Amino acid sequence: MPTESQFATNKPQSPLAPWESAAIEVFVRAAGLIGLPRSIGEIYGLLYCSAVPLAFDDMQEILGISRGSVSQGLKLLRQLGAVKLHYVPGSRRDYFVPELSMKRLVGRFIKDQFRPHLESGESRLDHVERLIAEEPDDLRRRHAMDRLGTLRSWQKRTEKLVPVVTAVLGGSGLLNLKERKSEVI
Amino acid sequence: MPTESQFATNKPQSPLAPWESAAIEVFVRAAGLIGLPRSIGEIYGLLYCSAVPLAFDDMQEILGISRGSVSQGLKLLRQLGAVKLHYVPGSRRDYFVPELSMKRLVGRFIKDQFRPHLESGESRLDHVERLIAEEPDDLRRRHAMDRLGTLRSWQKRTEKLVPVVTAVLGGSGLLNLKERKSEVI
DNA sequence: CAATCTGTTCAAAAAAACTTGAACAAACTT
DNA sequence: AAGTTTGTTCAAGTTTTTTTGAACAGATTG
Repeated sequence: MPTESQFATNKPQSPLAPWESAAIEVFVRAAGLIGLPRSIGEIYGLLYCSAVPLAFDDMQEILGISRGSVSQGLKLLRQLGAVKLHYVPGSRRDYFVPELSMKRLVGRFIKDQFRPHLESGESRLDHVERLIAEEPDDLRRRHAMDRLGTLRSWQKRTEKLVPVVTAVLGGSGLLNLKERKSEVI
Repeated sequence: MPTESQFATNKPQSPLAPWESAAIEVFVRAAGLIGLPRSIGEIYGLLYCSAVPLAFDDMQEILGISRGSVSQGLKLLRQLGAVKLHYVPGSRRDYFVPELSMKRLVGRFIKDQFRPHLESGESRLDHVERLIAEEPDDLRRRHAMDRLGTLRSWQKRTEKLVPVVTAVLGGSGLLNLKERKSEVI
């Protein structure tokens, strides 16, 4: 007798409904757009469509992908805060539900996947500056410094962007950009 | 006698200066971040660093990449408006200079690489809606419509983002977001 | 018009990214 | 404690993306 039969959540229909396939396709594309693999889009998409929490095996079976992909996909999605564990009494398995707040999704994504690049970029530019300082030729050095300056301004603007994006994507309709005393009007 | 010797621009040093290598590395990473291949980052980075316009062969030789890569890379960079042709009298070759305005770079990139996805996303959601309409079960259909609604709100916010991004990255320091009567305060 | 110079194209090679599944580990059950 | 259930890891396999370079096309020159 299956361990959990008495407490199990309603089983999801094994074959995907047409609208679900179509919606998952949307997520797969969106994932690609932000540099995430298809399997991740599929997993999140499936959870997004489901009316009930899904277990590891459900996803593996419904999507027809390997256990390895599901495991790694869920791992990343959890790191990103895009899916959350959902405790089901009487079952030993992990059930998952999607994070539905765009604010949290985007905020976390920026923090984990974008900010690090910005920061490493900053130290890279410092490194470039040190190398430029060693250029003996005066004209060349000036030119290099000039370009570095432009690059720094690009970096600065991009940093300014972060709170604005979180504000716009964060919901609330009219947004008041309190974050980080940005001089946005 | 070489065709162009009398008019030739100053030849760039064949080996890259250390700061140039470092700066190009920055562009290569940035390219990866927005889903463009290394060679494109290298080409744009090289032009960005150079004090003079560079010809096809210069880039091929300095970067040590194939003629095919240079050709395709420049093709895309031109499409994106990230490099511009620079006419050099007396030479039959194409010389290139980088676009240095972040506003133009970003604007063009969004228009060419991002907007199309947003638009196709919209029609995909319409498609999902038509499929949902065919779901006979009432509860299921409600749930599906609910999720679709959330997805639509995400889409809407993302669209609102576009003008804001162009404004922030567009320069100008303090920005007044005139574009598209967005209700941003 | 034959030879040369420039740059493009595209099929094949190389590299990178993703997925798979078998072996493993941890936590229960009996 | 032997056997299950559940999930992770990672080397090997697959697919996708990127790069290469040889063949080609167009323009210019002698």
